[in-house]
Amino acid sequence: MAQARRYAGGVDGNRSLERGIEILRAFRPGVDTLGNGEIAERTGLPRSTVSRLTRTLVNSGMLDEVRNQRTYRLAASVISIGHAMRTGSPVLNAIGPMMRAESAKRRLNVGLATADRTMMVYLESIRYSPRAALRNVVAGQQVPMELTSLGRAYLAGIAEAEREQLLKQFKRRTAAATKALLTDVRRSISALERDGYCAVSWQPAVLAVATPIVLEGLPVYALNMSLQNVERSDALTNELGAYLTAFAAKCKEVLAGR
Amino acid sequence: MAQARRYAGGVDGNRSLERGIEILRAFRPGVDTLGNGEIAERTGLPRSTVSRLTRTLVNSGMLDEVRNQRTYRLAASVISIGHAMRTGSPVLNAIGPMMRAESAKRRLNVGLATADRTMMVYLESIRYSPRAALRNVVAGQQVPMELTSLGRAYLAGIAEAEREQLLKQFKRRTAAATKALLTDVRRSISALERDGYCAVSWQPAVLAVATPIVLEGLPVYALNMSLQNVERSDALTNELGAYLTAFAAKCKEVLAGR
DNA sequence: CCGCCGTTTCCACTGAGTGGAATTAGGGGG
DNA sequence: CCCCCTAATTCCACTCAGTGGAAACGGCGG
Repeated sequence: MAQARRYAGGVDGNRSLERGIEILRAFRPGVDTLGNGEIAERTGLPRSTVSRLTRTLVNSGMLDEVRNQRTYRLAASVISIGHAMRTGSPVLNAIGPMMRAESAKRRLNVGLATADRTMMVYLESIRYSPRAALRNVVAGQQVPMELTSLGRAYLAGIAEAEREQLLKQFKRRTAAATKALLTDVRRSISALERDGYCAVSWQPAVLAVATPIVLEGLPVYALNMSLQNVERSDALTNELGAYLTAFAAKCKEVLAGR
Repeated sequence: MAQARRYAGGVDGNRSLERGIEILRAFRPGVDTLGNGEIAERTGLPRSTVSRLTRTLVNSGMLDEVRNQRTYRLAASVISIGHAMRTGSPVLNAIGPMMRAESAKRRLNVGLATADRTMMVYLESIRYSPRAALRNVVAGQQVPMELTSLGRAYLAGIAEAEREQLLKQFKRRTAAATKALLTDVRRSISALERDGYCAVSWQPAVLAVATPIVLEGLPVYALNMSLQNVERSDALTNELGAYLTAFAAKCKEVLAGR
């Protein structure tokens, strides 16, 4: 009768698969193990269903069950799939080395990110440190879209309709300060249209600027540069912005010749 | 009638979810995009089923569809889940910093891995380089279990039954040289029992030693140390093995006090 | 403009999946 | 040491979500 049709007011899709993915998603950064009860609570799924789906995920190698028999954790498979994503990404392959070089040359942090729902996810984050040995690369880390230069650059790069969709979700998330926040987001988008980059100091004493990378047939990416332990000034912001736009232009050139 | 029962001679599980995961797995490292046809071929699933499941994976944010409309690639979500796995891992959290320190102190590569089916997956791989700026950390990379010191250390750490299961799969994979390979694997396992580590030169001019880390309630891990561009000698192997066993002991001590 | 090949949609069928209820297992306290 | 309490798992009848072969579609090359 129902041909894999809308089951809960959504578009076509496979319910069990969607639910299984939602279970994987319930393991947020910092979470070690989750029991079926906690998963059921977080996802809103019936406990028996969760029990069956977690079993399946264990069989498929996506979850490890803790010998205690009562909880699960993400298995190593998920990082190998993540690795496949990174090595398959033509954008990261093309500009990753350039980012590393730029970070060393300019002595600042360089990052590349894209969106996962309402968060920005780093494909690569090169943290510059004077103690070069500590130079660190983190992939997969999430930062909120609406509060970061990365996120605002992304918003500026996507289609109008999609952007409005996301702005609505931010409203739902941040009950207070909504109006001020949205105004600020729109200001950043104007800045991007005007200057080609936007600047946000999300974390204290960190100055970050970002710009979108829009390519046919690929998701919108955002490229950022940042400096830690600095005092924010217009001169510094402008300088950083100039570095970023120049670097982004070089990246786009390379990417165009794919 | 069938209560989520064995559908293809397997144990209980959810078929659609299993298939969806299999589709994600079809994206191996280095693969950029896959079309539904290619996925159907790789997974052996009917094309219409693949079409529906890929749609679901797009809706769930695990796949991005290429604007060409004909292919998919892994979405950024997979690395954010991968990141969650790494930050949630108590073992990596505990000994990751120790590994970095050890790599710097001994001037060699240090890695931590565990199994994904018949491959070993690095949770962390710290590559030492005299040019410290190039020090690189890769997570998620896979190496074959049967050919590496990491894999053999893992095999030595797991239960007998599980090991025999895996050895059977190696036979299936490597048609030729099977007997010699299995003998070699068993020799490594003996070495582990005797010396606490095993040495394998899988790649030319790389000497690697590894040892298992077995903890209650956690998967078996393997810790390795390696040196590039060296000539293999017993003296060097012994030295490396001594460093490794000492370091592993320190790690186990820390991990015991969790 | 017209085939051609791969992808998506359609559709009738049915067994895979569901979730509330019953059962089992664990672990904490008396 | 055993019993209770809590949480996970299994059971089961029901039914609709999922299936896959076939038909329709659509983009691309000629």
